[in-house]
Amino acid sequence: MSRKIRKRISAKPKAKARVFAALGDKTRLALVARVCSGEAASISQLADDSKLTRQAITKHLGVLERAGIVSSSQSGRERLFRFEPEPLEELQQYLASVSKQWDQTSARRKSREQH
Amino acid sequence: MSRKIRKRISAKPKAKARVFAALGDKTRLALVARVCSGEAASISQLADDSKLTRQAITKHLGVLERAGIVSSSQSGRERLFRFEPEPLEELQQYLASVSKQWDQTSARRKSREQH
DNA sequence: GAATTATGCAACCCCCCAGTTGCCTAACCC
DNA sequence: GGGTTAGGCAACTGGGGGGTTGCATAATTC
Repeated sequence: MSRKIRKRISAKPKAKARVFAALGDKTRLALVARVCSGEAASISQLADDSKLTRQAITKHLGVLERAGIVSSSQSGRERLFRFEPEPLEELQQYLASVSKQWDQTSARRKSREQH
Repeated sequence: MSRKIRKRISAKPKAKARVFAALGDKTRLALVARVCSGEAASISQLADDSKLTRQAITKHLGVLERAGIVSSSQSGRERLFRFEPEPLEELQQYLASVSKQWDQTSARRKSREQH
């Protein structure tokens, strides 16, 4: 990984939109916070922290898993979910590129205004 | 702003979810990319770049505006939309705090494993 | 092996979202 | 002022998201 790859703002828009959408729910934000700060957790454990039913939590976990934010593995009769950092790192880079673009744009505008 | 405020992962979950949700659509991602890299643009200008109708774009801009990602002002008969950087900066900080939390968690786990 | 626990699957409800079409108003241009 | 352009408002549709309940099944436990 010696060469720095310039990430374009428009790269993989569908995948990014999927990850953003997965984070666009307060229940799922809470699940992410839980699973990124502890051991892998089972569905029942995660449901116990919430007022929602186990099935609702299962669906939310499915959304997070399809976005790649968590992954799951079977352990006996339990299904353990763990955090996967890559997708959120990509979002972070994307947001950084947007900010950078904006900085350049507004700097250009200002210098033109005081022409 | 001399004191550094530690942003908790659980701060303002509803507002964050709203901003994430606003970004969870490829059309809106395209609008953000457009509006963060140029002058303020009118609805018709933004709709011309898209295959969707003007009304669809208007609705998407409404979602972005309610999330604070863009703001609008009237100029004659046009309504001009411009990028607002703060919400995305907050998301960036949030994602950074999640990554940091995860790093600490996994470091703790590793050191315990090789006990 | 009988009770308990963890989960999956399916059907159902409600509501919001994305997108469209149709129509109406206001501003601009000559 | 008449045509054109920018936009708002409302109604409608299709589909998917969030949530629930009910039931079936596999693994655990004693």
